[in-house]
Amino acid sequence: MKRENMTRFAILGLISKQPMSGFDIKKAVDQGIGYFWNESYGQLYPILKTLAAEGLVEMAIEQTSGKPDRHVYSITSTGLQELRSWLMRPVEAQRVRNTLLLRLFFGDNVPTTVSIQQIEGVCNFSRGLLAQFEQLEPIFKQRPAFEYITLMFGMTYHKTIVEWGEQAIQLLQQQPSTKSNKKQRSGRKS
Amino acid sequence: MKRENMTRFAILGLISKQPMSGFDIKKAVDQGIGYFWNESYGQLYPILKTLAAEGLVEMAIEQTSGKPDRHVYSITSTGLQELRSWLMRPVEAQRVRNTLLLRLFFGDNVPTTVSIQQIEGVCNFSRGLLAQFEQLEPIFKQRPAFEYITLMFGMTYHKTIVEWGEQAIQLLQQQPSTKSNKKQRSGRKS
DNA sequence: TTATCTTATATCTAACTGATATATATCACT
DNA sequence: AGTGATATATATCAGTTAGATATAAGATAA
Repeated sequence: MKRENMTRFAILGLISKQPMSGFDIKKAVDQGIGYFWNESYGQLYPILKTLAAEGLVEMAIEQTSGKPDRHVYSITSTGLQELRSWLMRPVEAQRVRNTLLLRLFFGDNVPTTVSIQQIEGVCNFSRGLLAQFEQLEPIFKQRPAFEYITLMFGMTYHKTIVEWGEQAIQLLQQQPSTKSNKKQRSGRKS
Repeated sequence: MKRENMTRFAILGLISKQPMSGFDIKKAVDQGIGYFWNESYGQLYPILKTLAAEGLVEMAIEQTSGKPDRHVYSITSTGLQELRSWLMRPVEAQRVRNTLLLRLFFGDNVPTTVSIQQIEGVCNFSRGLLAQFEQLEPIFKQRPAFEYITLMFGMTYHKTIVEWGEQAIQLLQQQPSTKSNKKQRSGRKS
């Protein structure tokens, strides 16, 4: 099972909606689907070229005044086929790396208050996102269900984080003090 | 903001619990914290050497019969300091890449049934994990709260996915037929 | 006037994944 | 006894990805 280049499909999908330049794509990712996807220029520009060489996208140069020319890419029928074929392939296993959970798992090396603050920080971040999502919801509700359900996911996900966080903090506070609970008197190399 | 090598801290954290070889660490990750973390040999072995060179871990060779010698690493006091300092640093922004949501977002390029099946697939995966977690729960409940709350997270998270998935499928089924709903009559290059 | 932000393409390094190489031991099945 | 699959164990390679930086000009703000 070769590791697949996902940027290809993100690009194909986005320009299937409308022709875009690399810069546009970056913006569309950050501002449109940033809550479940990310892309970097370091991937976008080289892969746009590859896709063009493979005939999956077509490039047209748009002159600008002063600024670098815009390379506007649009999807070809081969590209659309490639996109459809990926859309139908089973979802690939996603590798997770949650740095909050990793920290919590090693939490007995620091005072409990540290772990609690870390949870609070992440919960507050989620609360902020939730507020944004709630504002976006009426707009998304009028869009195709395909897009609305992705926002739904974001909302449910971050709601869950907040609820879990509150529970987790309670549990940690009830916890009997651990070895490094008060002041973390070091030198526990026995 | 330099991109940080997280493998370092995963290693330090794990061997802070007990000395381990690279192979042991890989097992501990896969079998112990695989629901929120992953590591590959391609990172582990080189970084263990780096950490040893930096004096954050110590290596002892354990002879075996036939099989390659075990390189067993344990954490030093400098290493423990480094781990603690990381545990106290604010949680870094996590980059998400959800290939299910990406597919759904582009779902109008394929029949709705495809999107529904994709959601079902992921939900079933989560259901399987949930069943495993429920078996693990009594064991984790007796462990330090630090570890238990990470399992709690996994359970809440996958429960949420299943609930969201069921809602999302309902919404897609109610949906008026889209351009490529029935048989996907191609050639929409207009 | 200076600073920073936005537009726009491009590239580099470090981080990371998945696959593969090497070599032995063990267990199940035929 | 022989075959194949799996487990132990270290190691490295090629491809993927993120984040930073380079370049350059116009727009906006301090």
